[in-house]
Amino acid sequence: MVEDKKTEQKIFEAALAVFHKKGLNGARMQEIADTAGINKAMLHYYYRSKEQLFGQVFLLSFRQFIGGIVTILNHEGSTWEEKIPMIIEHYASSLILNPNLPLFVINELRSNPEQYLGIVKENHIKETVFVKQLIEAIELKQIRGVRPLQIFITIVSGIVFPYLAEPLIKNIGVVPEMGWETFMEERKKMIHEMLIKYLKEF
Amino acid sequence: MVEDKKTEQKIFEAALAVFHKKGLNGARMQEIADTAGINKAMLHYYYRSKEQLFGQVFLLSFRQFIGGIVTILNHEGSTWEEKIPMIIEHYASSLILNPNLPLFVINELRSNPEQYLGIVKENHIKETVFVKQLIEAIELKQIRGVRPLQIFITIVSGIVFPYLAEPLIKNIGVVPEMGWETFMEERKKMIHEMLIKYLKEF
DNA sequence: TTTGTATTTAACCAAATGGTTAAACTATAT
DNA sequence: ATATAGTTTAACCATTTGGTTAAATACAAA
Repeated sequence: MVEDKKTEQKIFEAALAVFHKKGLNGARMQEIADTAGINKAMLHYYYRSKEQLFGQVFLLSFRQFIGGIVTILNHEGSTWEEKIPMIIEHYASSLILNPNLPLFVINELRSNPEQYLGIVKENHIKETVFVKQLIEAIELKQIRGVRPLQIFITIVSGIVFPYLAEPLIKNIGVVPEMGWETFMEERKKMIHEMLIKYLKEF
Repeated sequence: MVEDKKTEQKIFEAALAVFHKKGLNGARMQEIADTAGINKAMLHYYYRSKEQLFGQVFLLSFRQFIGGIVTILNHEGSTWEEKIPMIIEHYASSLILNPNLPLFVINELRSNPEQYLGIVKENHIKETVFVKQLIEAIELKQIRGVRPLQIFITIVSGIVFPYLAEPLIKNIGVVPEMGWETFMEERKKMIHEMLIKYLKEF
């Protein structure tokens, strides 16, 4: 068949899009089928049930959300200081590509904590190169003695949260003349400078 | 009747709890009724429909989420510098009381941006005392020239985001020996110090 | 007490939704 | 070509869910 392997994949991509946008509860099997351009029965043919389909989507989404960053955190050819803008840039760019991903992951993880706990625990951050580099720098009194997790969370918070709250910020803060892009560019710079200054000058 | 006014209120409180936890799509009218300890028909007697009930819940929730902070931002008897720990403390404590509120607001605002836009726009932050104080301090070269919105978002991000991502952080970062509370206490201090340092030393 | 009004309940309804099935269609190997 | 296995479709089904209704109950004013 010309489009043989495609049907299953079309379904998966459609499911990804719909689940990301509407969440598990908001998503309709019919909408996924329509988005994929196929009959609803195909969903159950390739993926047993809504739960199954969702499970696979979530797994991939989570790995995507967490996977890229671990690579950076374990990069050998860069100092901790060089990694900070890399992390910032990574999140900023992956959010532009996939703006719904973080909220999707956070939501479903929250409404079903225990179910996906195993998957989460596979990806702990403690033993990464980045963390080791920070600990060493702290021991050498090169930087302030802050828990590495705090540093990491500060970066992620500062970049990811504004995207989550975008509709709020746009209207409350009246991101004005300057557009959203400019606002986020400012932000990236600010977080970087602020964090470096805080770590190095103490 | 002894418990006269209470039925309507019991419904509302139950709706608040259930909607906060499960969102609009995940919430079931039956569950709200059960939580309130009344018959399902009462929901429609007092509040026409699910949409109506949800609308009222969202309105109150949003005002709660945004309202408290505006009071602080408009406080006259404090400097901008004194307001920063106040804002941090406000969010930290209101999150403990109501851990689901921010995610609830963010979610429903995202899936229905235009509908609640009006309500959002009522509460812009631009003309607050805090912002004016910051602008003045910038003009007097007392602090770095940063857009006040950036400062505000930095605070909110740093405190609120970790709560949203709590199930993630707890298992990825392995918030270890120290408990979550301690982690957040550390965080509050760090954000405060980091921000002040960044603003004043330039 | 009686009468009218607000409140509450149980039973019911229609639409939506996840899921199934049997038949039809396609392609490949023999 | 024919049998076989994989793929797709339309029609159908059972359950869930938001919503309705008519009768019953409590309550206050007359």
